[in-house]
Amino acid sequence: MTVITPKKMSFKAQQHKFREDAILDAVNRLLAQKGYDLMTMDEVAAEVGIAKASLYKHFDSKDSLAAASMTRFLEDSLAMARHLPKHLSAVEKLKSVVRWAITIHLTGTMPSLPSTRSSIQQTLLAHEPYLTQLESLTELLGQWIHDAQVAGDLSAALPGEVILYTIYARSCDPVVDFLKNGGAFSDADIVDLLVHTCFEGMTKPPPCEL
Amino acid sequence: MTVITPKKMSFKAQQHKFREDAILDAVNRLLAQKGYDLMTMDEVAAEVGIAKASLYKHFDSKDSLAAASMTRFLEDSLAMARHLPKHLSAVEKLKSVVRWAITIHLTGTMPSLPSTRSSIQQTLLAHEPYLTQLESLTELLGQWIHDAQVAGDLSAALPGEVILYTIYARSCDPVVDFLKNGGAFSDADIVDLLVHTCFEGMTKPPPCEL
DNA sequence: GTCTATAAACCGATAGAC
DNA sequence: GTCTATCGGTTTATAGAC
Repeated sequence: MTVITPKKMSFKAQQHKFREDAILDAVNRLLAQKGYDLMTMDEVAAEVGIAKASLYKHFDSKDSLAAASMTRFLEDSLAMARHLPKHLSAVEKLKSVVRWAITIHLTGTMPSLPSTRSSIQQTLLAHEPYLTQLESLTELLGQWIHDAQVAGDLSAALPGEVILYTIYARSCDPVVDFLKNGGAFSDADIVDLLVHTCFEGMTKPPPCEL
Repeated sequence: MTVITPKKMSFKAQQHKFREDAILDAVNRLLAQKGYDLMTMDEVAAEVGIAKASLYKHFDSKDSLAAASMTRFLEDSLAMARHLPKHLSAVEKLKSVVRWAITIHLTGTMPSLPSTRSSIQQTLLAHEPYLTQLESLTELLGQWIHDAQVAGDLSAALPGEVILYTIYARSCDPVVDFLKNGGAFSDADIVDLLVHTCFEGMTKPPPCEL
């Protein structure tokens, strides 16, 4: 009897994954909208269109649900970063990452990373898959930061950590919400303005007319 | 009979104000540490050293307590801004404001302004004293931003709102916490690094060795 | 005004039928 | 696996004695 490893997942497994992705999509929207502490499991269930108890068949707790959402977002970020055109310079790749993150933020589907002051932070730092993805992304960005400094496109006098943390923070910058709510700028303008002030500051004028 | 308007508050009133200030100090510390949603009224009472019911004799609700804390912080900010040395240029004044805010942040006594994703935001925007202070501060900073643009110290091509929002956001930047927790930098270094990246970006090197 | 004790509401998580 | 119904814990806010 030959055992054939199926190329595709079984129908059951596919359905299971599809359901979980739908849940995580809903969680992303709610996290982007209200943040972790204000998001309730009842809301998640309602948004997905299933009962709350069904939610707990897929995820152990609210913490693990949020951790899964964050982990998937990091996976997406890493995949995006790794598929950037090879001909880009290091600093252009870094700008592309920030640009991509702000774009996601503007669509209202970026799980707001609670940097501090949220009860989920401890859980996140104890969640193995999350840490693995975060370390991979940090390593990749760290390499680009180093390259950009060597190339003279980023200040070599600035500690790498400062640049890395700044890039992470700007990727979920509340200024995005301020400008979006103000209504005076298009999404494309907001992205350009924020990427510019992040890397070039506010003393240097933007390249084109904004 | 002559009615003499007392120069100083009555002892009762003084004591009342002293108590309220002690409460707001505790709220500031707790807001800085855990944020609004995770701060409980029990903790506030315990931190001050009074019973929870006594808290409600001074403030109507958790919302109004947080609003009072935020309003007092804005008052302090405005007072600081108005007492800056007159000989400073507009951009130097703006940098001083950010520098001051980050310094407060580092002492752990800055009530984290919940830009979005917090249940208090609506209450805050309906709280008259808060709005009044915010408008005064915005007007003052707006004038300085304009002056700095005319003087060529800030890019005139950058919309004033973008600069204003960026200054507000950098004043409670999570990067402060990242660097503080990293432990590799002194508080003074952190302030210098963040003020620099805020205004000059990451391409230009800092003036001195950091 | 300050306290203890408690009401009222909300939310995370689970039991048990289907 | 999905549902309805509910438990148990936490939190805001208040009642009532002193």
